[in-house]
Amino acid sequence: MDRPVLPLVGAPRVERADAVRNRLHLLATAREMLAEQGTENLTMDGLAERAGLGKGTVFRRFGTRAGIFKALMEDEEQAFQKQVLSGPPPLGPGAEPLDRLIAYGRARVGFMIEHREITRAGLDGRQSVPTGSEATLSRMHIRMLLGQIHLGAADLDVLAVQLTAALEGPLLLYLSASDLTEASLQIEERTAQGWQDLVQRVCRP
Amino acid sequence: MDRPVLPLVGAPRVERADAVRNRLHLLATAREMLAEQGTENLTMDGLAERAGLGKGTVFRRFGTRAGIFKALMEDEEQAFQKQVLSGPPPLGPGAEPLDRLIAYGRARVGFMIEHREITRAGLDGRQSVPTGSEATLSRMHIRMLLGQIHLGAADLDVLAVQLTAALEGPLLLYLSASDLTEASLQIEERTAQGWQDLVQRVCRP
DNA sequence: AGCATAAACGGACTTTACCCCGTTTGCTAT
DNA sequence: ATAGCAAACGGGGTAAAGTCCGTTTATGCT
Repeated sequence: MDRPVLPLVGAPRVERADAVRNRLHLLATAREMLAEQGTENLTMDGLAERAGLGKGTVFRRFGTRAGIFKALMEDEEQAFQKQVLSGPPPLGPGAEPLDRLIAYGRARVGFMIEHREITRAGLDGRQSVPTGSEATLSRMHIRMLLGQIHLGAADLDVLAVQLTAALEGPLLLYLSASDLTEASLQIEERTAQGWQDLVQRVCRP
Repeated sequence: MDRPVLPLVGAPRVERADAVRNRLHLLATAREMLAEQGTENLTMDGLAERAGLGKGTVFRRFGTRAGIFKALMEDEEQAFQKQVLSGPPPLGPGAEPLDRLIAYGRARVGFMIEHREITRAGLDGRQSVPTGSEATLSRMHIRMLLGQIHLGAADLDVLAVQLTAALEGPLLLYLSASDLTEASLQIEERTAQGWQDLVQRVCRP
């Protein structure tokens, strides 16, 4: 007989069981090491050794060092978004879109400050700048809320990108400048207030 | 006699002549190599060798690989700003602040697209995200124009940061996503238009 | 169960950014 | 001039990211 054995073409197929196990184990190990040593001192060799796996495996799973941090952040992102989508009214459904947008910005600022170190580490120096989702979920949420606010003819997709950048950009700037052990609260408040002002300006009739 | 010979304390003093010479020579050499091989293939050893200098010197001058690209961009930035500050009216002085702001955004988009590769390479992966001026000049210009527009009580400093991010963020996002050999013009136009819409929204009475 | 195959694994190897420190050189004050 | 010295230079050394490829393993099919 001939070989029509080709199962599928090009399709990536499902992730194998051992792959899943190793990925989760590596992420858990990475979290441990991060808590103990900070992002700066996490090396690929170190992670592999501590996890009891080969270095090749680490790279196969995450592609790049930054990939690990991106994966970690994706988890946090998802938790955050779930909280946003199903939280109590100022943030979650039930309030006016504009109020939700304002509340979202405030929450997002807190979130970013909380996870600033991993976020930073997830930025890829080499090649494409904000590869991956980066802030995709955030942008989509903002985009959704904009759709519910009555704005004149406007390119909502572009506006969503702009607002996302206006929300996250300043944070990244501040977060990198200082180590903010104390200025933190002030920056958080100022940024949140600035977001509110901006959104109200943009969305007023 | 005692030694009041201490000339100054902590002050960095002036840059020595050989240092200046080497810095300029390295920048020129880097430009050559960039034109021939692209940013990706510029290595510190390669640069040092071609410039006929030691590797240590390259690092002493620029601190880091990204530092070279930052230095190159600083040159371009300065040229750009000069052009903006003393150019013909829609961009330079003589027009309404709001119109200048819009024109500035358009010019800036073009500038960024033109220099996207070096800009990207200048982003430091390791440590502090947008270290250095990055977009400081841009922000200051926007800040200045905002000051000339009559806006109600508003935190102009924060607003300037937000608008700068809203202008540059989307570009970085798009520029990284595609290699834009063709979509370029479309993206350029859409971003510029988006900027105009945003600014008009923010600044209307 | 047994087989075929694509995917995953491991770890040696390569490349490159960045550090260190002994040596050299341009300034400045005598 | 020239002595003293801070700054600059050079290039070998180190560490860590990322690649390669031969070996092992999970999975779907018969």
